[in-house]
Amino acid sequence: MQNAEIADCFDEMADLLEISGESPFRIKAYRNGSQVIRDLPESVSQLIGDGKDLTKIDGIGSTLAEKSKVLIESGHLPALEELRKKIPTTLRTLLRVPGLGAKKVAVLHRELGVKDLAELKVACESNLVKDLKGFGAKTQQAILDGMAIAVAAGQRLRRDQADQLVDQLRKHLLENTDVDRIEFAGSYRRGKETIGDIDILVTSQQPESVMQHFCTFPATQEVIAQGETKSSIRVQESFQVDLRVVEADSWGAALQYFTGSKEHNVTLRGLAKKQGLKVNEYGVFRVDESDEKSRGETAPSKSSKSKSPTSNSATLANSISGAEEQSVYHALGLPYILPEFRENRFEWEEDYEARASSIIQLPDIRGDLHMHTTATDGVNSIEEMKAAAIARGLSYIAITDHSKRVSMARGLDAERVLSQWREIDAINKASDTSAFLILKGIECDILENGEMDLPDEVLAQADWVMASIHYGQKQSREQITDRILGAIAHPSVSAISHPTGRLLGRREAYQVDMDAVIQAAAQHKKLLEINASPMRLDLSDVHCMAAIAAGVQLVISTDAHSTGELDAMHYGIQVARRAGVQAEQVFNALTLEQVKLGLKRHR
DNA sequence: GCCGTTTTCGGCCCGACTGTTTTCAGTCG
Repeated sequence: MQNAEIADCFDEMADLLEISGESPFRIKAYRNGSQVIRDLPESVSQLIGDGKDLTKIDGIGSTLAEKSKVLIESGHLPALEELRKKIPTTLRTLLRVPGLGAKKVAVLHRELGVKDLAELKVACESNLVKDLKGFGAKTQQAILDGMAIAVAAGQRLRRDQADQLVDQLRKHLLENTDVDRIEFAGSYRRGKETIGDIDILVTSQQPESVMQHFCTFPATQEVIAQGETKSSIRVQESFQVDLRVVEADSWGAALQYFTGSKEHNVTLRGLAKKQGLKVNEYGVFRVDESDEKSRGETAPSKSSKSKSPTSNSATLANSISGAEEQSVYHALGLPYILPEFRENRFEWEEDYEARASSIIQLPDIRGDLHMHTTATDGVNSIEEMKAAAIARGLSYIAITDHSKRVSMARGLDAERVLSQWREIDAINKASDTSAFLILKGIECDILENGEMDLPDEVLAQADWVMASIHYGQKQSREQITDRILGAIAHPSVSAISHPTGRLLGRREAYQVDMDAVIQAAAQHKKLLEINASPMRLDLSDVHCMAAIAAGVQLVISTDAHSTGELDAMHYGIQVARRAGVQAEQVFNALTLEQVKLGLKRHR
C-alpha cells in the first residue's frame, strides 16, 4: 500500500467523522496526518518494514501510527469500515457542493435520508430542503446551482492554463486606475503543479471601485460574493477567483496569509503565539495580558456591524509588522521563507536558510536533454531546435526522438536513428562544440515485455538514452515496475523519463513502485527526469524529495515538440524548487565540459 | 487525535461573508 492510499483512508475517515459530528480536533488530526503521510519522502510501508517508529513523525501519534500499520499489513482499516456502516461514504460527494459543509450534510442525511448527489437533487426539486432548520429557499436554490460544480469538482487548472487566466485577470484589474499594488497569491504563487483557485491581492484607496470592476471581468459566470474587502467570482464552469483589497500597512501580512499554505500558516501562528505575538492578515501584533483577559468582550466580534478592517484598531496599536512580507517573518525571528517552501514540510528546519540560498533557479540550467524534431512528432528541425536553445542561453541539447514502437509519431527504427545521429555529427562538426553541443539521443520505449525498443548495439552508440513507457500502461504494478527496473539496469540507459506517466487532469500515473525505482536509480547511478511539460510535471515534487533523499540525481527537461515548448523549463524548475532541489543535484545544471565527462559516469 | 520552553491534561489559527436568524451558525479559505 502506497502513502497516497493511506492518506486517502485518513481523509475519508476525517470526512465521515466530520459528518457524524465528531470533535473538530480529532478530525483535524486525521486531515493533518493525511497530509503528512502524503508528503512523506519515504514510504510508510518501508518505514514499518524497517521497524521505524512512526510516532517520531510530526503529526502522527500512537493512533495514526497503529492504523497505518494495520492498513499496510491487512489492506483494510476496521475503524473506517465501521464508520462506513453508519454513514454512507457517498455523502462525501455532497461536501463538494459550494455552501454545504459537514453540518448541513448531516442534517440532509438525518432529516431526509439523502445519500448522494442524485438524491440531493431530487430532494431540492421536491422542495423538501428549504424547510429544514438552518436552510431556506436561497440555500436550496444554491444547492441546485452548485450541483454541476460538485460534479466537476476536483478539476484543477494546469499551470499553463492558470498562467493564461492570471494574465487576463491582471490585465483586467490594471484597467482600473484605482488599483495600486497587485499580486497573485495562493497555490499559484507557491508554484503548485495544479491550481484549485486563484487568490488576488490588491491595495487601493478605493476598494469599492476595485470590487465593482473586478466583478465585471469578462469571463465571469457568477459573482459568488461581493463585500468591502473580499469578493469572489466563478469563471470557466467551476473555477473560483477571490479578490482581497487590503491597506498598504497590511500588504505584507495579507500576502503572507493568502499565499498559505493553510498548514504553513497554522504552524506560523503557533510559533507566534509562543512568543506572545499574534499573526493575522493585517499584521503581527503583540498580545498583552489585558488583551488576553478581555478577549471575550473586546475581540472584533462576529456580530459587529462594523466590518471594516480597522475594527481591529484596538490591537493595531500593538502592531509590530505587516507592510512587507519579509518583515512578517523577521518579526517572528524567522528567515524569509520562499513561497514554494510554504507547505509545512521542511521550511522550519535548521538548515532551511542554507537550503534556500542554493535552491535551483532557471539560470542554473545549461542544457535540455529531451526534445523531438520533425523526424518524429516534433514540428521543428534539429537546426531549428539548436538555434532556439542557443537563443535561450543553453550550451547543449539532446535530440531524443521516439523509437519505432511509437508508430503514431513515426518512431525511429535502428536505421533512421543512426542516420539522424550522422546528421547530428555533421552539424556538430561544422560548428564550435566547445560553445554548443548536440547530443545524439533517443527516447527509447520500454516495451510491454520489458525489452528495449532498439537493439543494444544501437543504443550503445548513443550519447544519451532516455527510457520511457508509452504502451502497456495498464499492466500490473509488478510488471510495470519490473520493466522500469530493467531499463535502469540496462548499461546504455541514462535516464528514465516521465517516470510515472501521469497526465495532469487527464490520466492517472500507471501503477509503479516508485520506492523501488528510486532505490534502483540510486544503485545504478541513473537519472530520473522531471518532465517540465505542464501536462505532466512528472516526477511530482513529493517523488523529487524522495529521489534526492536517496541520492538520485535529476534531469529537468522540456520534452519539447517545438521550439516554443523549450520555454516550459521553468515549470520543471518550479517542481524542483518545491522539493528543495539544489543545483548540484540536477544533471543539466552542469556545464558543457562537465556533461561530457558525466555522460560516461551515468552509462 | 496530537502535543509539550505552561509536558500526560487541556488546549488546539483566525477573520470575512452569507443566509437565516433576531444575535448567530455555517462555510470557506
